[in-house]
Amino acid sequence: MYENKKLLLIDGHSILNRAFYGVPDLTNGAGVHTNAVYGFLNIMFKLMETENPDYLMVAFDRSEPTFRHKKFSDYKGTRKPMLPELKQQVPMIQQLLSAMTIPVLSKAGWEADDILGTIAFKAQNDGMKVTIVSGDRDLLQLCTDNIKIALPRTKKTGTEVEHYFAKDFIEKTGVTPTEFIDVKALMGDSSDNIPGVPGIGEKTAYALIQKYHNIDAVHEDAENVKPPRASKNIVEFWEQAKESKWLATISLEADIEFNFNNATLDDIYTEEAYLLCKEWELKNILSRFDAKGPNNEDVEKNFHIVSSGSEVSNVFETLLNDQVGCSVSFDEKDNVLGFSFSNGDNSYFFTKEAMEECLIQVEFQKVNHRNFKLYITDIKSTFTKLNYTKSPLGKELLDFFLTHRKICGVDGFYDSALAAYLINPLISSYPTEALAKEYMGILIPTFTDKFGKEKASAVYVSSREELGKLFCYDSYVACKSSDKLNENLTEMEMMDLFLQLEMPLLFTLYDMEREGIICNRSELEDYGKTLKEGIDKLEASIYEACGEEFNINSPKQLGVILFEKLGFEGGKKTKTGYSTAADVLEKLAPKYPVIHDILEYRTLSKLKSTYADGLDKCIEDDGRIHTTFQQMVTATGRLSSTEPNLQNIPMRLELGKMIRKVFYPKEGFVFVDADYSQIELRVLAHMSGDENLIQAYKENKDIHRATASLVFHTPFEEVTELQRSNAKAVNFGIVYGISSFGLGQDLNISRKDAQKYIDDYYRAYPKLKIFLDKLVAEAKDIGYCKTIKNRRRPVPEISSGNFMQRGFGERIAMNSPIQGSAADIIKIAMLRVHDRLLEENLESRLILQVHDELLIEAKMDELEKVHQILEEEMHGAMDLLVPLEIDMHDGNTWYDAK
DNA sequence: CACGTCGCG
DNA sequence: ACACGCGCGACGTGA
Repeated sequence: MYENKKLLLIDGHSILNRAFYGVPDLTNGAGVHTNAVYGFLNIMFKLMETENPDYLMVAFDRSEPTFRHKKFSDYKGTRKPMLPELKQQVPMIQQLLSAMTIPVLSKAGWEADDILGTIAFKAQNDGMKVTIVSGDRDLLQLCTDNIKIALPRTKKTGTEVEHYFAKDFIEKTGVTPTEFIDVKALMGDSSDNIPGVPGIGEKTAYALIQKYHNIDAVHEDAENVKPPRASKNIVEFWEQAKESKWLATISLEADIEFNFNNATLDDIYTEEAYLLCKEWELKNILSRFDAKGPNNEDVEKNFHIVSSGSEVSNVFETLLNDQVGCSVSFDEKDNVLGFSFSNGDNSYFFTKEAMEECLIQVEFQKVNHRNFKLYITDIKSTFTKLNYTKSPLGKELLDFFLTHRKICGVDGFYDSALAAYLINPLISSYPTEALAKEYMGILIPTFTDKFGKEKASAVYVSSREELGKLFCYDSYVACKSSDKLNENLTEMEMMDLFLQLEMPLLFTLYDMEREGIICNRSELEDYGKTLKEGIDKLEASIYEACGEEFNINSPKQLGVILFEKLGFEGGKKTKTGYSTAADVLEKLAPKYPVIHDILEYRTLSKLKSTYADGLDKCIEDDGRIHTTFQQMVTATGRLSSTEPNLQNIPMRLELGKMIRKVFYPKEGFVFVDADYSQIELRVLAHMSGDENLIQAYKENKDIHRATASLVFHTPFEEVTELQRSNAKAVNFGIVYGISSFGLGQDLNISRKDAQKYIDDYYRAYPKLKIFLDKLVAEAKDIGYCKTIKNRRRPVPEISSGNFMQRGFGERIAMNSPIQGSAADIIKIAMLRVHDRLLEENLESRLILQVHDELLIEAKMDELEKVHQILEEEMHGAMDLLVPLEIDMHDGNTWYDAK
C-alpha cells in the first residue's frame, strides 16, 4: 500500500540547530526567541515543495544519555552545551509540529539517528522512497538506492541542499555507506565521542577500508597494514576499534512506535498551529494558512449592526458611559464606511448609510456636552484620515472629536495604541488584534483572516454583517484593553509619561501636521533642473572614464566596473558584492579622478530623487507640505517623520542646504528656528553627575575644546583644530556607546590609538565611565533601560550569547537613555511652546520638530514674544544640573533661519 | 521585498 | 582573530 509513496524524515535537533545559527536573532513582542523555529519551518516547507512527500515525520533526541552512549559519562563529548535561546525553541517547535499533526518521535534510550534509520529502512521495505534531512553527515551511512540523505548547507548564495543516494556517496568517498561505519570506527569522531584508533586519521581510515572493506579484515591482515603506526595500533586498540564501530553504527531496530498513516500531510494547517504562529509572530509562515481566525461567540453576541437611521438615536443614549470605546472604519482608500461605539458591554457598528439617514450632527451634539472619555486606537491617524475625507459624514465625525477635545480637553481621550507603544516600543504596529491578545488575552479575527486580499469597500457590500462585527472589535478592544494597559503603565511607572506627555503631545503633533509648511513648487523645480544638468554632465564624464555605459545607481554594476573592469583595489565587503559606499570610494578618490565624479553624481542624484522630485509629490493643494509625525515608531522615544520625511532635509553641505530656500513662512510671517545646543551631551552630564563635564557646561565653555584640553593635556587656549575635532568625535562616540573600533574607523586612526583616546577621555570625565558601566549592568540585570521620564526600552540583545548581538545590546543600553531623555525634554518643550502660543492668543504656530530643533512660523509682530516663549519654554523644559542652552535664528526661508 | 546607500539628529 | 559606532526614512536596483 506504500508502493512509490514518498516519506520525508527530519532530524529535528540537527535542523533546528542549523536554523538557529543560520537565521538572525528574531523575537516576538513578548521577547520570545523564534529564529530557530522560523528557520526550521522554512527548511521544512522548502523540502515539502522540492521533495513533494506523502508522509512527514520528525525525530528528536532526548536530553538524557542514550543506550549507545551511556558508557560515556560526558554525553556528546566535546559538543558545546546548547545556548538557552536555542534550547527554549526545542519544545516550541515540537509543540508546533504536534499542532500541525506531524508526528514528533523520540524515545528514551535512543538517538534521533536510530529512530530515523529504523523508520527509513522500514519504509524502504514497504516500497517507499525516503528522504532524510539532517545537518549531520553521520546519517550518510543510511543512504541506499531508495533512501536519500539531504544535507542543507549554508553558502554565501543561500541554503543549498546536497543530496546523496548510495551511488553518490560511493562516487564521492570510494567506500559504501555501510563501510563508512568502519571508516568512522577507525578514525573516530570527537564530536560524537567516538574514540577510534589512535594514529589513524581520515586519510588512513579511508585508504584501509577501501582496501579491506571492514575493520575485521584490517585486523586479520594487521601485519601487512600500512603505515606501521596503524598496523601496531589496530592490534593494540582492537577492543576500542570494535567499541567505536558499535558506537558509530546507527541502529535499525530502535524501539519506536510509528504509523505512516498518522504522518500524512493532508491537513497540517490547523487552527492550533495558526494560533501558535500568530503568537510567535511568524508572519511569513502565517501566510501559508487559510483563514483560520478564531470565533469568539461570547464576545460577538454583544456586537450589533445599526443599519437604519431611526435606530441611531436610541442606541447612542445607551452607549454613554464614563468610558466609551470608539473607532471610525475606513475602506482601503480611506473613505468612511462607518463608525463603531462600545461601552465595554455592548458594541455597535453604525453603517455610513445609517448615519447619513439621521441627523448625525444633532445626535453628536446631544452627547458632546457630556463628560466621558473616548478610547481610540491611534487617535492622530484617525483624525488625519477624517481631515482628508471629502464626505460630509467624515467632517461630522471629525467635528464630533474636535468638539469633544474642546469640551473635555486631552483628558477626554485615551489612545490605547499609544499606551501599548510606551509599554513596548519595539513593536512595529499596534493593531486591534495585537492589543486584544496582549492586553485582553483573547484572539480575534483580522480582516485578512476573514477576507484575505479582498478590498474593504467590496466586502462592505458583500458581507456587511461579518465586516461590521470586525469593526465592532476595534471600539470594543480600544475600550476594554485599557484596564490592563493602565495596570502595566502604573506598574512600570509610566502613567505620568503617558498622561502628561505623550497623550497631550498627540494633539500638538496633529496641530503641527495640519499647519504644514509652505514649499514653493516652481523654485523646487528649478532646483531639480539645475541638478539634472549636473547629473547629465557627470554621467557622460563617468561613462567616458569607464569606457562604457552602465547604471551608476546600481551598486552591483558600479562595483563590477570599478573593482573588476578598472581593477581598483579595495574590493569585497558586502555579501552581495563589492561595497561602493562613500567612505570606501573616498579612499580611492585621490588616485582615481573618476571617483570624484561618481561621488558627486551620487550626491546630485540623491538630492534630485529624494528632495527635488520627492518633496514635489508631497506639496498639497494649499501649497504646503504636511508631514506625518510618527509617535509610535522609535525604540528610544524620538519622533519620526514620514511622507515626506522633513527631519532629514539636507543641512551639512551647501548644495543640499539650498533646498531649505524653497520652504517659506506665509505672508506677514517669519521663521524662527531654535535648537538645543548639544542636548545629548548635556543630558549625559546631568545623568552621570560628572563634575568636570557639568563644570564645563556651567561655565558655558566650548565643550569640544574643553574635552580636547583634558584629553590631550593641553591648555584650553592652545588646543588645535585637529585636537578639537578629534575630541568632538569622541564626544559623539560616547553618546553612541563607544567602541575603539568604531571610533578608529571614524577618525581613520588605529584601534589602539582610538582606545587611548577613550581611556584618556574617561580619565578626564571619570563619572561618565561609572555611569555608562552602570547603564549596561542595569540593563543586563532588568532587561531594559530607561530615560529621565521613565520611558523604557527593552534590550533583549544584551543577554545574547552572541558577541555581536551582546555588544549591540550594550551600546543600546548606553545610548537609549541619553537619546531618549533628550527626546523627553524636547517633547516637553513642544507641549509648553504650543500651549503658550495658544494661551497667549498668538497666531504664530509650531510647525516642525527635528529632534533637537523646533521651527515656528511666527507672525511678524509677534516675533519678540515668540523668541521669549521659545527661550523660556525650551530652556525651562526640564531642570538639569547643567543649563539647557538654545541657539535661535530668524529667517525668511528655512535656509535663512538656520 | 531585501539590500545598499545616504540624507538628518 | 574576529565581530562594531546610536536613532530614523526614502530612493533605486534587482531577485
